[in-house]
Amino acid sequence: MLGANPPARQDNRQTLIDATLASVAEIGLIRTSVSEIITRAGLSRGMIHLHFQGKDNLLAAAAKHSSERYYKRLDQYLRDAKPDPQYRIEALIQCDLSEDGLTEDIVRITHEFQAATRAFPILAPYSDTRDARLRRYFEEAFTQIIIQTGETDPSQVSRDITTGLVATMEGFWVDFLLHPQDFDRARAARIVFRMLSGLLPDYFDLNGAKAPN
Amino acid sequence: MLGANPPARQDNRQTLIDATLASVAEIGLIRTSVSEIITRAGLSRGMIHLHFQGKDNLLAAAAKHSSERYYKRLDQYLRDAKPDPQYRIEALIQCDLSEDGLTEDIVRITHEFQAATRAFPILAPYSDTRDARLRRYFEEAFTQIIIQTGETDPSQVSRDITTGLVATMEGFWVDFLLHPQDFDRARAARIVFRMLSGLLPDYFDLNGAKAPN
DNA sequence: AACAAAAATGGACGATCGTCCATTTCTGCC
DNA sequence: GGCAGAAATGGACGATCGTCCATTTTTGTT
Repeated sequence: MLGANPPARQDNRQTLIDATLASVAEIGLIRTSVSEIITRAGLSRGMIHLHFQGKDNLLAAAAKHSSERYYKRLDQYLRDAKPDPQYRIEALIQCDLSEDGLTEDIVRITHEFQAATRAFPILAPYSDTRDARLRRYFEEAFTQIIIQTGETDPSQVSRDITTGLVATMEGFWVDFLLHPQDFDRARAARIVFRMLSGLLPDYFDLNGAKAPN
Repeated sequence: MLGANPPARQDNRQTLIDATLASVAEIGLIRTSVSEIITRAGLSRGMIHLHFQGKDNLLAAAAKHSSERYYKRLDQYLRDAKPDPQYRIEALIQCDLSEDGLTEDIVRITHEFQAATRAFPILAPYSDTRDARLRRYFEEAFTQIIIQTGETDPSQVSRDITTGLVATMEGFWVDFLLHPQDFDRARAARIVFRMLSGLLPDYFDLNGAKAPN
């Protein structure tokens, strides 16, 4: 029986986090009360205080968990991508628009926490770094490409393209949030690649990344 | 003294709306309680019930007012723009990134209401139509341009470009929301026009719209 | 089987929520 | 100046909020 107990503690901790995220996704952060969370978790009132010393810490843990889940998926897509920078960029875009990466629950949770940063400053780090990491991955890949084109100021150009692309992806998330049933993932990807092919026609076409020559 | 009283009623109504928006911008919708609103408005508790029959209706009125203020500015920019479609597009972009169109308060309020739609369904129409009108303006202008280029399917292309552009603008708002001090309006505009010039080089360059030829 | 420590329970607590209404104050007209 | 009606007040109300802790239950060791 050795080691059978410690994970039980972790189980309830995670159960609370899952219940919190489910509640935020379904009824919003405003209506996500302690009573709501413990009802969904099927646990008793005191568990939140025992594991998190209060509601704020639980919300922070939930935001952190959601953020880490996002990163994990991003890194998985990058590992599966071909090494050329345009394929890595394509992988990031596809990940951010995929059936498992962009779901109603995920986009709702993300935006709830983003908006709640003002009321719960403890949440700031987890709504702030999401695009920071995505941005870094994009910028590294674009810099590799821009250097090849012999641009005079590759740093500025790659930073600009990255900022624009991240903004566009962020906007598609908002689009999906407001009209999930009307959203067309393939069309969104096509639009992004149309933009990229206009900027870097040697590396992208309307279908995605082009083979390096 | 004729007519001096009727506006007083409207004054207090508007005072409540203004106080609500100020509270939402400063401390977020979650912390915007009835007590908070009436304290900011300097009015008594019962006024909300008298003018709006409840908190929900007041929030809806505040969201509506914020939405209408946005439209008003958009239409003003359009009236001041040259008639050619590329100039109208430039005007919409400049409006959405201007010092008076994109402020910390405005972007916070917009996103608070957007996120709260789940908890307060009564707010949906006002967070939903914002990009609908912007989208329509963009699409009308792009359609005019695309038709001139002799594209085989001008409707689809202009819809795609519109969707991408609206997403990018939306993303810049989120960017500004999260990093208002780091945000560079001129750079954001340059990035947008870089994208557009890649797609429609005859109508846009890095500085904005190009003169028709 | 007994014991100590950890985990889990669920009710009590004061604070605050939004709603509602009896009362007071203000306003325009006769 | 007095009256009718609208506007405004602010306290009372029950519900619900998040926190906390005395108690019970479970677990691992002897």
